[in-house]
Amino acid sequence: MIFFVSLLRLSRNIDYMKTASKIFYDYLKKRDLKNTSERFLILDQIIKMQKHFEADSLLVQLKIKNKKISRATIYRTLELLVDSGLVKKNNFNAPHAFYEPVSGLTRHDHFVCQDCGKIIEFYDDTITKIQRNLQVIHGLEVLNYTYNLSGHCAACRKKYKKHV
Amino acid sequence: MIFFVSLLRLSRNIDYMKTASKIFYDYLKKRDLKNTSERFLILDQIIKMQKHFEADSLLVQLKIKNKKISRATIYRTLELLVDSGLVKKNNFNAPHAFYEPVSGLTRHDHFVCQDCGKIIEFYDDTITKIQRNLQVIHGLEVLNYTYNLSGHCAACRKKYKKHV
DNA sequence: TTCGCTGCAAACGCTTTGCAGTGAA
DNA sequence: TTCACTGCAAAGCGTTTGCAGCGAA
Repeated sequence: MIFFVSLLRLSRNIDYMKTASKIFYDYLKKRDLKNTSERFLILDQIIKMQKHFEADSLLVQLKIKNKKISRATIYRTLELLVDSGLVKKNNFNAPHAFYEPVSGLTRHDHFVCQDCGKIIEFYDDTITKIQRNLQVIHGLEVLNYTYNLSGHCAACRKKYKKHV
Repeated sequence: MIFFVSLLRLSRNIDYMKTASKIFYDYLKKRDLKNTSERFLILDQIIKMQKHFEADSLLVQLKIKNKKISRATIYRTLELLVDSGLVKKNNFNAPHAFYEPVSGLTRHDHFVCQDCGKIIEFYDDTITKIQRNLQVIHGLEVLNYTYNLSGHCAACRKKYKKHV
């Protein structure tokens, strides 16, 4: 069964933000890292970001809100957030990385339209079956995966009928 | 059903090399591009490469064989080969791209061990079901995909039992 | 002869890093 | 007070590009 995630996504709410902060707080504490205002400003902004964002757009958003955080700190904090499991990094075969907040509600994969660049999220639980197989039968422990598709979206297929 | 591709892979042979050259030749001709010796030297070397390689290791291999081809030409030719369908580009969330020759015999996805870096290839045809669903039900035309997993391989799981 | 191709070196763009000053614990 | 963190600017690194000379068709 395939779901389009946009239909399922619940608007991120205060509760989720609290949970994420708590997770990050614990993560930092456990490693004797410091709870700085910069780190939590970045996390808060990420939770407010719509889906996929780049390191640079995070910087821009924070700047708009008069939170001056350096590019270096953005990258250093993103690394921590990825490591803590709160953020997922995704390359999409592009020269720079995309990031997105991770939560149980938004588990999904991506289809990128080669024509218009639109990113369509979907979720198909078949993928978990494959990973269970690898895990159970072949002894691999799957911690992370990326499953990205590309091609032509429905709208662009109509627009450019020449495509096969 | 999951296969480990290493078990299935046939050693690349003269026939395949001929086929690939022919495909590339036709591809170039069709677009009024030129059949240069550099382009075919690169293709030949790629076919001889073991699985995943980087642009730079291609350059090194060619240098060892006294074929002096510039880095720029490597990149320009790789782009053509990817476009022609003979080579697949894959980022694995790494800062630089990996490439691999494409052939009907080696259709597969990748599991990368986070500990030892080993790349394990596997093929599970369940993945095609997802793509068919997207295509048939939702009107997307899937041309390409990457499905990369990471975690701990069986050997490293034994070695580092502390991992969850 | 005509353009597309190659090699060189410089440019690019995202990301990382060294360092000195700052601030959490 | 200590040592990790931040901001700045420079460096890093894979990749791309401008240009002049070269070579396939």
